[in-house]
Amino acid sequence: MKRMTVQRQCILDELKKSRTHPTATELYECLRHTLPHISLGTVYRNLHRLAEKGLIRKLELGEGESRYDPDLREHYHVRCIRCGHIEDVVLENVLDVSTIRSQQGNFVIQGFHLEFIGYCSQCGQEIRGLNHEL
Amino acid sequence: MKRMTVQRQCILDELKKSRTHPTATELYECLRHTLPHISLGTVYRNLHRLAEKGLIRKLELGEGESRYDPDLREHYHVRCIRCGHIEDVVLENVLDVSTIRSQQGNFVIQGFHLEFIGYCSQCGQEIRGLNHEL
DNA sequence: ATTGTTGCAAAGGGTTTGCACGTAA
DNA sequence: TTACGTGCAAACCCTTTGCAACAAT
Repeated sequence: MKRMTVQRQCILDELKKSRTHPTATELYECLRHTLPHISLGTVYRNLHRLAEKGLIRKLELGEGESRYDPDLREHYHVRCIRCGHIEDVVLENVLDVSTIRSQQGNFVIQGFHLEFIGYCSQCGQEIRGLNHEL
Repeated sequence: MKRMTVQRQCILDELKKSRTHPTATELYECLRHTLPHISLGTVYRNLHRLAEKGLIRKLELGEGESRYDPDLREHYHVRCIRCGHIEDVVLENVLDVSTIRSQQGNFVIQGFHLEFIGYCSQCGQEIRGLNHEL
């Protein structure tokens, strides 16, 4: 992260503009409109570096592609089991890590990853529709 | 899961014997001692089916290979950031999902994934050693 | 006899990397 | 001018899959 290149700036801007916690591929497709020759490798490289520097967060929860989040405030995510759509969940003081011990008591626990799962409004509706058909 | 083959039984037995939440590859390497011709594909196929039937749990948290757990009781895991070693964490009534709402309130939240991270005793020691050297 | 399961190898998805070229500092 | 960053393509890791042969029911 020694130089601010056009690509790096665009990736960061695009991510900050987004509200969907996009994947690297989604960002890539989007960026190609303004930077037709950008490569997916560059997108990955920059997302990695930006996350490393703490400018963005990498979300690697559950299966599938990692997603990226420009919002650094404490919050969690709920992911739709059916379509993968993600929404924010704001919660404070969820867990006090200092009170938690591993089974053998040998671990120094420093933090946690937490993700909620469920059905987004659209998938919830569609599932109810399918049930009626049965 | 219509037939109990030698392979399927061995995979289940090996997993139940283990205390390390092994990966598919780790199980594969281990099983080759007794079943030299077993294939990694078979291991994956069976782990998938066993998890589907609820006989084991698939742990897909953070990066890297998925791990498999024969313990179906409610418990969580702490993963060493440095070496990947996993230990159990027993906690009850961690979160009441019914009280949680997504930001737009559109999600029907059904559950959550929770994983703790930290340093195992060995890595904790080694890090302290490295700090002294500095 | 039927059909689920296997071993094998190839393909798949997501991500990283080696290289020569380009460009911000 | 000189590292650092890029585009490209190949490689990588983990996992799934197509297929013909095999074996549990």
